[in-house]
Amino acid sequence: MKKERGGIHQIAELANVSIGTVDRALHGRNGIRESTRRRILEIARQIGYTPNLAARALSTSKTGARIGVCIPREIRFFYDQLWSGVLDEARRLAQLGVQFEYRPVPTLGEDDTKALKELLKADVNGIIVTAGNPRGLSPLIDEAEEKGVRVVCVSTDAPESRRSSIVCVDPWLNGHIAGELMGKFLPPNSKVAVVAGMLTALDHRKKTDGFSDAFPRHCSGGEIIGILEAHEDEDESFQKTFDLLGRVPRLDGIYVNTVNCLPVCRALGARQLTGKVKLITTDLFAEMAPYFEKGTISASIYQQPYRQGQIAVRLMADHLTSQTSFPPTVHLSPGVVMSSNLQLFREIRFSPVTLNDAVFRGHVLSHE
Amino acid sequence: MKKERGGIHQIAELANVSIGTVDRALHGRNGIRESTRRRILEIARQIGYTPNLAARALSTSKTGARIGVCIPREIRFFYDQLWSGVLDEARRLAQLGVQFEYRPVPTLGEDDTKALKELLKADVNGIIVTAGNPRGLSPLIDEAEEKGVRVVCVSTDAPESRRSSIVCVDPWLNGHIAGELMGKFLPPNSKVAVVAGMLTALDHRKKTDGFSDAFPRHCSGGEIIGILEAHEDEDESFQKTFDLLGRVPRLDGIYVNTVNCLPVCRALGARQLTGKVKLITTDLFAEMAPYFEKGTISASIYQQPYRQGQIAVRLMADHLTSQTSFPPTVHLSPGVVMSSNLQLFREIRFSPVTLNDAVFRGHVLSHE
DNA sequence: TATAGCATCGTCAACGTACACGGAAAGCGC
DNA sequence: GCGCTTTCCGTGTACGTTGACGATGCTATA
Repeated sequence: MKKERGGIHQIAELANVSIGTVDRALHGRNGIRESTRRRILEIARQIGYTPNLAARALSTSKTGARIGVCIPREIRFFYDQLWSGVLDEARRLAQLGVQFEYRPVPTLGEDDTKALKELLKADVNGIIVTAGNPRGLSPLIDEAEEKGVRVVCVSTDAPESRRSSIVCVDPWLNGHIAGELMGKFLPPNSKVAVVAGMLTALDHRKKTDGFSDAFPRHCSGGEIIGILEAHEDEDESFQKTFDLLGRVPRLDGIYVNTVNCLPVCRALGARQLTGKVKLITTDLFAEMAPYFEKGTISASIYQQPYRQGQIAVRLMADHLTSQTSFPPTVHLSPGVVMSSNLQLFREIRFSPVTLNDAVFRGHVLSHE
Repeated sequence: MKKERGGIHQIAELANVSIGTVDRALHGRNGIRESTRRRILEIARQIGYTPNLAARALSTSKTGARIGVCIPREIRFFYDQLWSGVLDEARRLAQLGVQFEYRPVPTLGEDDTKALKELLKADVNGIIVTAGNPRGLSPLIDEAEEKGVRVVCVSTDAPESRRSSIVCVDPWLNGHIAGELMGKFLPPNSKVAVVAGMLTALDHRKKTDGFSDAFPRHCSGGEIIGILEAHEDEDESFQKTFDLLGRVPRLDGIYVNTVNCLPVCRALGARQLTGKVKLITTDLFAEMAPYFEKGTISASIYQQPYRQGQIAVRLMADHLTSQTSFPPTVHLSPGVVMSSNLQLFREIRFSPVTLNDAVFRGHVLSHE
């Protein structure tokens, strides 16, 4: 009486060959007759064979899949949460034999071509990257894909490249939601302004466009009376906002589409307009909390950095371990943060120090 | 020259014992002297030993972790998405040797004590359950936990029981966000009403309470002029809403607490009040889409069923495979659905049939 | 003193896959 | 016919962990 076995052994029995032959057939190695291969593949298909990942990881514990990661190192704003998502997921996969190769860059777009070249030399099977400067990166991405190294962009896209997938919150939609919210918060014929980072940055442009499209739809007679470009500079943001509030007597709302919203909050405070002017911001970090509670910030559009990192890693790992095909895009729905749900977000629950501690000890509780 | 080995073997060498003894020490089994155990644990700590999950899954692939699932079978409203999240995650874990035992119930709370008893007899190590009737379920849950079978509630809680964790959107917060949104949508001194399912259901009560707390905070002079109880009945919902709209000449907003919001939409249409009365609903399903586009529904509070299922399974699997401790609660932040982001949600992207197909073929793209 | 019983520890065979190695058969040139 | 290569396939071992089984030494009881 033979033992009941599963997997590759079962196929071997049914085909009257050895497991070695089955292995060759399944992995397209040579050293096997074409007719034999077809016969084995047919049997595998019939019994619905799926490889046991645990066994595979165990047997190739030195030569498993390798995933390269290239994400800005900047802490506090967005990217630390992105890292958390990546690292959390990486930790799980590490136990399955998936290896990770980290090449962080100092800030978005800084030296990322160099980092990507290093990753390619490090012989990775897949790359996860925030495409800071798409122009410089695209040829490298194409080169990687050419070699069979799949590339997934996260948070920031390189749309001209042949990357396998992109995980992000669509910036146009981001602005569009802000515009819809603003339109619904304000009565008809309201006047609003937009504070952008740099209008040369594609993301900021698209957010502004989305807002400009949505706001008039949801606020009849509503008008965008100005778009300020603050160049991510604290003083410039404050001064330009302060001046605007002086010039325009009856401004009803401001949409800040960069992470740099604190100077705007302070300008509103200085003009005694807290709560009078509806403020919608982008992203979330701990220092914003008091402004939610005071009513300075009405809502913020949250880009789910943790989940972006998580999903990017999952997509890549799924593909490398089970040949899953990539969806061309994964557009997450941004969250809407208000004072009610503020406390549920990772950025508020954990201080940066606690966060890193928690991540590396594996005790992260918040799934937001 | 001895072979270089990792993991449990390395500990065994360093401690001058066999791998069997190391195994006993690490897993708290008996048949080992206390001093030996401490010595081994100390060595394991020093070399930073982490068990190889792949090897563990492989070795216990016949008798590995078993997770029982008891969730309503009802399709379309919420639970099909919850199932998707559970099944997606289960499929990944199946490759790691984790087994699943499904005992769906027809509707929430129907025969769930029976299903739970079956699961306990089926010799599972963990149970994921929607606690429809907490009173009947609590003793069973306590009994399970007593036996070392961990129980995680999902979506609906059994707060009196000793379940290990609960994954849900806090119903009070759910209502609170609706209240904050409504307060911000409407001008001061507005009058609103609440349409609830059954006020006897704890969840609906809490949602109503949360709304009642938040709305006046964000709408000065705002007033809740009525709470309708519609008992999840279509005709009753329509008629009561229709009557209310006739009685109250200047109603500014309605918050629908239950998934059953279509009759309310129709009543607003019949009274020609589409868009005039701000409507905030709960949950999301395909038939709601046109009402977003027409402006009947201003926003809906989305409970993230897919993620609830996903997270519940992950929590349980993490605990069973790596001894991770349970967080007492996982409170997700509900999503805010408006016309801008409507198309990003699973419920709108996939028709029910397509959905099930996609799930079982492993081609689900949306991560919302 | 013999022996059963217990506490403590070692040994070994799985689990499913990957890969190196070796062997058989067939083809080739001399 | 001999030695060689090439094609095709079987065998064995390793990966790290688990659990069944066996071995050893010690103590208590007859």
